[in-house]
Amino acid sequence: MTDNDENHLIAERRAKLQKLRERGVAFPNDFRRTALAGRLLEEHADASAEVLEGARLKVAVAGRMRAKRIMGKASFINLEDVSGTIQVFLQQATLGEVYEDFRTWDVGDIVAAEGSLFRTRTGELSVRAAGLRLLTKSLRPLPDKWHGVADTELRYRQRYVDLIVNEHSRKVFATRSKIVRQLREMLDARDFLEVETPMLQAIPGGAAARPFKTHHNALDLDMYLRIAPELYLKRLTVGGLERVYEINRNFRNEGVSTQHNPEFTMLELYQAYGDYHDIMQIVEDMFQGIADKLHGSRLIDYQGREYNLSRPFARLTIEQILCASIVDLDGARLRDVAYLRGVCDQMKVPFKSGDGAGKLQIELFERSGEATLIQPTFAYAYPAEVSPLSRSNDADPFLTDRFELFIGGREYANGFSELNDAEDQARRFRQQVERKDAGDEEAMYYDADYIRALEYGMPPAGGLGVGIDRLVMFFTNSASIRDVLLFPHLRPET
RNA sequence: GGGACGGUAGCUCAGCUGGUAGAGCAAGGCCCUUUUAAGGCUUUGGUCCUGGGUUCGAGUCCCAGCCGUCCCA
Repeated sequence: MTDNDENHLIAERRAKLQKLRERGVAFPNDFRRTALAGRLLEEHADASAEVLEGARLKVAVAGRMRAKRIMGKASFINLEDVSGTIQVFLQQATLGEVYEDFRTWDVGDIVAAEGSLFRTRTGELSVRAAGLRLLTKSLRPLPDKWHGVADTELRYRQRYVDLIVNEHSRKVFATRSKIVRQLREMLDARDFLEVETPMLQAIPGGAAARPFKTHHNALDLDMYLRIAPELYLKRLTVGGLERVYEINRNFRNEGVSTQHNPEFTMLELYQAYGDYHDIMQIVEDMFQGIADKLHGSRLIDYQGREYNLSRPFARLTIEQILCASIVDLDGARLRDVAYLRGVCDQMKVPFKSGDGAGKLQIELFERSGEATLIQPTFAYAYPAEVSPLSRSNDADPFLTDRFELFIGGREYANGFSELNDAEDQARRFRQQVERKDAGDEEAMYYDADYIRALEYGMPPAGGLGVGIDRLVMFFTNSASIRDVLLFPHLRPET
């Protein structure tokens, strides 16, 4: 990407830059603007041409030159800054030599203009330039002014170009920021403490996933990028931080798809003296709060389908969903391993020999149940076998007090009443280790320090994880996770 | 991992059953003092993703690979 993609367009611009260098400071940084384009358009939306002419409002604006229309001794340019785009009117009569220089400037250059506001014949608010400066010479031509960047690969690899050219893209990332801010404001208002826990972990815990492995040289210690912050956040509840949350990156060494990026952003929170019912309400509040803030409505369109985020969301148990989504399923034999294996075979759902009834249920649920959960639905009562960190249900120890939120067949949140029984947790870890020894790479490690923490006593609590990227996809109507990640993972350029 | 589709000028895209590589925008030159996808005239610009193969001849057909998009597991 250095010299081999040079072309005559770039060569011409380099020659222009060389001339600028010869004449002095080519990249000046002494211009200060007094106004933003978008603000000016807002503030003077109602000002008539006569009022503006009388007021003689002096402004200094700067931005990227996005359009250039030369008509002999007068020209118009569009300057775009972070807030919007304003037109600037240039005349040879007032600018003199600068006007002749300007003729050689290119679309894409960073330009500053000083002058007074006025309205053109067609009524567009513009700056009549009394002064004009080139602040940064752009050496590479921008993509087609009309079509923008259509090549998805270029949009992802050169996000800076995508952001220059595609307003929609800028808007998506602004919305992402708003969503995260909304979540923080909501949690801060409820006395949650935002914390940061290790990303480099000696024992990767808190989720069933393959980790990225790395090495600490000074300690000569293999370490892992975290797959979840869960066990550290729960240690904090042991320490008396009764409401904590973290919004940060997790890393999972798995496939890449429209739904998955190897590093992704997760919100996790833990609330002492609460259970999974309380957490479900928090989730409803989050989705409603974001919908209200962004759209002023709880009816959200995502990829051509309308979703109603009004509370309460539906609540169905895993077993209920299985019975509703698989025809002729015998609801009385849902914990019968032999029977479930038969169903799996019938539906061509693969399973492992060590899988118990709980795991088989979830395999079937993922195949048949998830896709049926269109409007927001909490699927709850997950089998303990697949929920090694969740509290067992008091009445039915086959189950845990755990839920996941589904919208449009897609998982958005995972929450549960936390397992704070150290001896039960130790037993669950040992079961995980057995699975790992049997070849399950996603099974968890035994984390002795975490057990020790629980042995000091962790208050009863509820916890939650929400995938921020998917949340942003939903609220920005984005089809691919790459559309909501500034720099999505791609193979290196060759 | 399997399948479908795509990769041609800086960008957006055409290019038919194999026969000299095209347009618009951008860029260079000329004209133009209220345009806004400004306009008019004109010129330049190509590793047709890469490597093999078939053929008198390959952007086009075949094989392998690279990169990407989507779908499935």
